[in-house]
Amino acid sequence: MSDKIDVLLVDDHAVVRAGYKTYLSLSNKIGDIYEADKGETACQLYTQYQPNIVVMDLSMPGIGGFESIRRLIARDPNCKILVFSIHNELVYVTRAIKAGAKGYITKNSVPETLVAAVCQIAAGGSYVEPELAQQLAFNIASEKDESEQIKQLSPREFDVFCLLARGYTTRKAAEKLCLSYKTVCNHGTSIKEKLGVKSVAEMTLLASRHGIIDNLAH
Amino acid sequence: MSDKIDVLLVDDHAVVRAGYKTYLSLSNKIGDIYEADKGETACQLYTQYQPNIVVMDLSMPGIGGFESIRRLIARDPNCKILVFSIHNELVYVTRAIKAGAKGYITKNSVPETLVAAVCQIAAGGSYVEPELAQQLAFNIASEKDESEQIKQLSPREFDVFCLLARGYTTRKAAEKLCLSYKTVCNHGTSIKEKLGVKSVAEMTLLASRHGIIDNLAH
DNA sequence: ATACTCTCGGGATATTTTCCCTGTTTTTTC
DNA sequence: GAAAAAACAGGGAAAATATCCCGAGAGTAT
Repeated sequence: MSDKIDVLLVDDHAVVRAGYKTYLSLSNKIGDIYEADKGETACQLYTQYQPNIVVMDLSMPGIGGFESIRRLIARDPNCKILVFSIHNELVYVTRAIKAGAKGYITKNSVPETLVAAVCQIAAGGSYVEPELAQQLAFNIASEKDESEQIKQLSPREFDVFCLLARGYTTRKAAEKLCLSYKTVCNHGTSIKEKLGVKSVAEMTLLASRHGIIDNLAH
Repeated sequence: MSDKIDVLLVDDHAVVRAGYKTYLSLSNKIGDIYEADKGETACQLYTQYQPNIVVMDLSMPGIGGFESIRRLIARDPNCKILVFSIHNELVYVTRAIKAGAKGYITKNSVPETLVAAVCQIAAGGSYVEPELAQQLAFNIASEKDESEQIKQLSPREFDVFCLLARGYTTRKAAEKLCLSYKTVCNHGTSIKEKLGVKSVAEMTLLASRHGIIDNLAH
C-alpha cells in the first residue's frame, strides 16, 4: 500500500467501469482500482481492501445507490464516497449528500474533474460539481419549488417513492427493500399524504416531472 | 483508410464513450474511432467520416436514439448501426431493429461481445445478444409494439386508460364517465391485460412515453 | 434527560380489484 | 340479412390491497 489513492469503482455496467478506469489511470496519484457491480459486493470489497475512496453510480440493481451509501457509512463512518451519476437533478444530489456522500459529479464530467474530485475527497475534502452547487445555492433560497414536497420525504420514504413511481407494486418494492409489505404500505400512505396525491399514478406523474424516472428513449 | 473497421461512437456520456473505446481498442481490427454526444452530431459526423459502423446508445438528449437511427438510415440505407444500450427490455430491441439497427447488445456485455458484434455487423451481418434473441423467439406470439398494444384498446377502454394514467382513481373515473365503479374496475383489468402491465403506475409510464400525457408542462 | 423524527411492523378494518357470469348493444363477417 | 364476434355495462363473492391506529426501538437534537 503506497501513498497513492486506491479506488473502489461501483457501477453495474462493466463498460462504464472501463470508462472510469480510463479516466482515473490518467493520473499517477491513483493506485489500485477495485471493481464492484452492485452495492452488496461493494460493501464486501470495501471491508476487504480498505480503499481510500469509493466512486459509485446511483442506479444499480439490488439495494441501489442510496442504500449502498448508507451501508458503507454504517460500516465505516469515515468512508469517503464520490457519487458519479447520470442524473443531474438536484433531488439526487441532496439525497446522496444526506446519505453520507462526500461528493457528486455527473457523467458529463471530463476526466480531469473526476480525478480532481477523487483527490480532493481522498484528502479529506468534498466536491460537488460547480454547476450543481450553483443550482443548489439558488434552490435553497427559493422554497416555492414543487420539489419541496419531495424534499419532505424521509430517506426511506424516498426509496419507496422511487420504486412505486417506477411501477413497482407495493409487494415487489417490499421484496426489493427487504421490508415487510405492511411497512411499505405505511410508507406509501405517508408519502401520498406528504406529496398531496391520492393515487400511485399521480406519484408517477410527479416523479416524472422531476426527472426521477428515467423516462428515456423516445 | 485501411481495411480496419472505423467506428462512430454515439453516447451522451463521455465516460461511457471512454469505456467503449477501451473495449474496442482491444482488437486490432478496429481502426479510427470517432465520437458524437448526440444524434444530430452523429448524423453530421457520419456523412463527414463515413465510418464502417455506428455504435450507439438509445437514451440521449435531443432527438433521442430511435430518431437518430431513422435519420442515419435515411441518409444511408446501408448504414450499419449497433445499439449498445442499458435497456434489456424486449420493447427496445424490437423498436431499434424496426428503426433499422443491425444489432443490439446491452451494457452488461463483455468486451469480446462488443468487438465480435462490431466485426460481424461490419462484415454485413447482424447481431442480437443471445439472451435477448432467445426471449424474442419465445415472444414472437405476443410480440407487439407498445403503440400496437394501445391500439388494441377498445374506444371505451382507451377512455378509461387516459383517465387512470392521468392519476384519476377508479372511482373518480367512473364518476366522470357516468359508469358504475365496477365497470371501470373491469375495464381497468382488461386494459392492464392488453397492455401487459401490472400496475397503474406502469400504465402512466407507458402513456407518458407515448405522449398521451403532457407531463412536461407544470 | 426529554423530545423529536425515522423506521419497522402487527391487528383490525375498509377499500379496491379480480374473477366469473349475465345480459344488451354494436360491429363484422360470411 | 343472419350469424358470429366484439364492445359495453354491471352484479356477487372472494381475494388482494390499503388504511388507520398502535407501539417499540434507534438515532439525534435541545
